Amino acid sequence: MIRVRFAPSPTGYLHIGAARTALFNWLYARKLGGAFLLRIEDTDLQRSTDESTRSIIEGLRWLGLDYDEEMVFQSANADLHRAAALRLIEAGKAYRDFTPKAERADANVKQEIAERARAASHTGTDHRSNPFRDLSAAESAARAAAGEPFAVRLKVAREGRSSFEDAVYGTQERDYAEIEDLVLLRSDGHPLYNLSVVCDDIEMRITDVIRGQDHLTNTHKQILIYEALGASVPRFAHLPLILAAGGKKLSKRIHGEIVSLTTYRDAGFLPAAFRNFLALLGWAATGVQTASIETPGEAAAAQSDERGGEIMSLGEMTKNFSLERIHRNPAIFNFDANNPKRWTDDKLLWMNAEYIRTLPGEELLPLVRAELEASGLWREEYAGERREWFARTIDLIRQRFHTLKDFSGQGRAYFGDEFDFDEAAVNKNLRKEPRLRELLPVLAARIEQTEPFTLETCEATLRACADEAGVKAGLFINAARTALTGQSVGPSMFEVFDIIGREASARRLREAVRLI
RNA sequence: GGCGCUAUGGUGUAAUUGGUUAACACGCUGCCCUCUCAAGGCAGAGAGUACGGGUUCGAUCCCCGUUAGCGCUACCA
Repeated sequence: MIRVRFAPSPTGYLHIGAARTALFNWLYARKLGGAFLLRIEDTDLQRSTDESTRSIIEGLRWLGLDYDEEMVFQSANADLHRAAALRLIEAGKAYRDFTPKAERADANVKQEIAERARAASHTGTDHRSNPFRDLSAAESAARAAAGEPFAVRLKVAREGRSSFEDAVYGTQERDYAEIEDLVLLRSDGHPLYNLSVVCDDIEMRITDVIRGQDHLTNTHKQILIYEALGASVPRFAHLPLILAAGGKKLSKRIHGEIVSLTTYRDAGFLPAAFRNFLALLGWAATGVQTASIETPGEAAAAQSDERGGEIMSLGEMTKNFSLERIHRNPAIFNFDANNPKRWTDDKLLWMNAEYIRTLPGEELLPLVRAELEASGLWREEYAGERREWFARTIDLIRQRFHTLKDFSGQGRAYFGDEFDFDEAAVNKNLRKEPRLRELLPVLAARIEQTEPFTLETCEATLRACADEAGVKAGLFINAARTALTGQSVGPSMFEVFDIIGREASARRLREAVRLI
């Protein structure tokens, strides 16, 4: 049975790259009937926070990715990791390194690494020149017993090469000479990342490791640990990274909140839309989908899949998912920090609007309700006697909305009398024609007397009224749109009269006069 | 510095594994529809597949090199 895991470190909000890793793990597990587990990698005590852990769990829930079994905290297994390292010393597969710990500043590690490597190539020292590597077991144990501090390093073979088959990147090879005797345990006894990951994956009986490409080269080291521990090595699949425009790394520090999943939740994105967009990054979902159609049922299902091409429900994604269709080049998440219309990826914005437009009412309504509740616009009657009206209103206005926020922003006037007037709209549709000061009350009176009050009768009334006043119907229509909704754009105006209702429509037409 | 990974319009991805007028989606432009804005429909611009060499009758696809970007190279994760 397939067992996969999502293993984020709780050092900030859930990164969208991590969210995609979670999604792909989940899809893989669900497709193959396996288990999807969650492990919080909180071994870096200084940087890990409970708040971050909560945000990860919330993020997964928001995305609809449920995990199986109990969530595991890596820090709880530290004793196990230590024991494993000690066992490796006993077996002669690791050794105590009594070299005093070198302090290094976090800021310029990369530079230091390069400098050290350059120096080493001059002096001819290599990864195996540690003097403690071949210390006798007795002396090593004696010095440890005497209380001398030591780190534990894995003893990597001098010759040969490591190789594994990555499900995405293919055959990966690396000379042992390239791999240092990596530290398993710090001199303070704290287990390090590579050891912890391997021990936990063994413990959790993980069969397939699906994670970001940034771990690709370190995989060789981890395989060495599996082998030293006598455990079977899982299958690996590395996912291409998600980069910012210009091919730069997408980082919280440089790009800010744009990389955080919560940003999208708070900005009114639908989980289904966001998830769908994420799935398309690095995955050629559309290439093969109708590959093997055997039964009429499958054919019908395949056809329904094609209705939107790239638009896929979780179920459709699961069905179409395969590691083979994941490709190797990094995907760019496109956005322009200086352009408010393009604050995030165009296609993501489009996809969210597409979902808002097409989602079945019963799925959308609860989301809209939550948004209205959060902004104080919700009324219980929308779920009771005005239920029909509410559904009709949402259907009408959702056609041109992009996010859930629009229901409480642009859509505000549909749910109450407290709404803002867009200056440009007032100028264009009201102030430009001073005659409206007299005409609007006339229209208001006629609208008020319209019987019955329907879309058709409102249209007839307005057009008749415009004829009598000798103005174009468009003048009234546009003026009414701004008077009733505060905006210059929106749904067909007669629908709006019908939705807003006789009394409020007339009132808003009269009140608009003071804006002229 | 060393090692590794990647390279198809602005972006996400196709191209029956060597034979296509290089396709689709987003974005962009124009037109139609129309009370506005969307949506929708139609039409269009935009890549000869990073660059340079091979192999081949024929390379987006295979090989080599160059360049660029990214990753790893920590007693970080």
